Amino acid sequence: MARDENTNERLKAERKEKILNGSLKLFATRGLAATKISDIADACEMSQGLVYHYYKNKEAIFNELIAHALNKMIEACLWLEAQELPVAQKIHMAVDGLLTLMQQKPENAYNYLLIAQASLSEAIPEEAQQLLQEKTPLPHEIMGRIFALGQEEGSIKPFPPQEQALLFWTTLKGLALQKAIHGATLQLPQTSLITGMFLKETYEPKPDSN
Amino acid sequence: MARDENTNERLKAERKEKILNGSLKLFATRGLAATKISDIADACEMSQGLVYHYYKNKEAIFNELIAHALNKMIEACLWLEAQELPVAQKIHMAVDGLLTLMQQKPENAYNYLLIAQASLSEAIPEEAQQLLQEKTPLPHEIMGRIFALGQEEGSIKPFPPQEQALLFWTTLKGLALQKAIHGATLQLPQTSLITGMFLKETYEPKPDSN
DNA sequence: GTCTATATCCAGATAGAC
DNA sequence: GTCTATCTGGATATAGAC
Repeated sequence: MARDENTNERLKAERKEKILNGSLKLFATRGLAATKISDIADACEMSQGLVYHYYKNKEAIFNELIAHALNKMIEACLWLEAQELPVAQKIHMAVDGLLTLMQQKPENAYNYLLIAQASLSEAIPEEAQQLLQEKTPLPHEIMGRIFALGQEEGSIKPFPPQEQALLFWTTLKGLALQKAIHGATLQLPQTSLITGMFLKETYEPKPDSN
Repeated sequence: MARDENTNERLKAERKEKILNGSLKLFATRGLAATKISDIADACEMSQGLVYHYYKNKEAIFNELIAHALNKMIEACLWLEAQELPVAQKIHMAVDGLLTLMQQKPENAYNYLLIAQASLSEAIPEEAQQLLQEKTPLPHEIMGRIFALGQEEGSIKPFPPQEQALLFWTTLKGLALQKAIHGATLQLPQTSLITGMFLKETYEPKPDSN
């Protein structure tokens, strides 16, 4: 009995997962209003009715995606902050990591694209709007703390850390958008061009010594 | 006779203008699909039917707005390029000018917001899509030329000019978005923080000497 | 030119068979 | 759980009076 229920639960979760995966790209590239449930059903290779079996409506799917994207972003920031490294190296890592991610798996940028879409549109569900308002500041604050620390260390330029954090995110998000839209065509800039906004001196990663 | 026709033409043009003005904000902040004709009619304080008297449909309005926004952007670039000034000063002027514009009249950022909305959504009319594809590269090329010139002059950092142009635009567009969304709340960064990406040394504007 | 009323269409959501 | 068929609502677009 209990086993069957567990299996069912798992299957249900997998289905929901499938719907989320299928709809992420659609919402991210077309927006909420322009994405039809029938599009989602097609993308997931299931019937329109079945989508409603798992989600109450279109907004519910959208909200869950937003929540997920925001959480991933915050997690990544916290992870970065927790690393025991000089700030210059952290910034380099963060920028380089994000650029590489965009380069290799543009679909990983869909989360950013989704957030961008959502935050620049007023036509989104109440719940998503609240989530955004509540959680967007966090990544900014965390990066602000990191920049402030870097100024104490002496490696970061002496601008207000909050401004630096703002610029950090707008720049990276902007690039993620460009990349997600133009795909392979777009040649992303090199890491040090971006880090040059923040670092007094270019951080030179040590060559691997093995 | 001819005078009446002229007057009519002018009135007609004014009406169309009114519709464009009213719908720009809506399209920019909500997107094409989420903007209803009735919203536009309300914003322009005219009836729904009258909107259709001047424009065939929603897409026609949208297309005209996109064309207009792109042209303004290109004009601004060409103007900048034509100035006879050291490149360092041009870059400073451009960034400073755009930041000031966003600060003082956020609604002037709607054009950028519209373009951003449009370019990150695949759900836009064929015509708008073509316009974007055709005309978006121009501002990038122009800024690329300016950066290349600056490298000859020795004031610009030796990164590939195209990468610099890309970064220039994504950063400024990104800020325009943030500003348009968060309005007065958002404190924009200072000019030199951004120009630091490009300039070898901070450009110090000469104090007015009158 | 401008409005109101209405036709048409299409997407969201539900019902019910399997 | 999954599908097909259907209902319903709302938005686009048109018709026609003034």
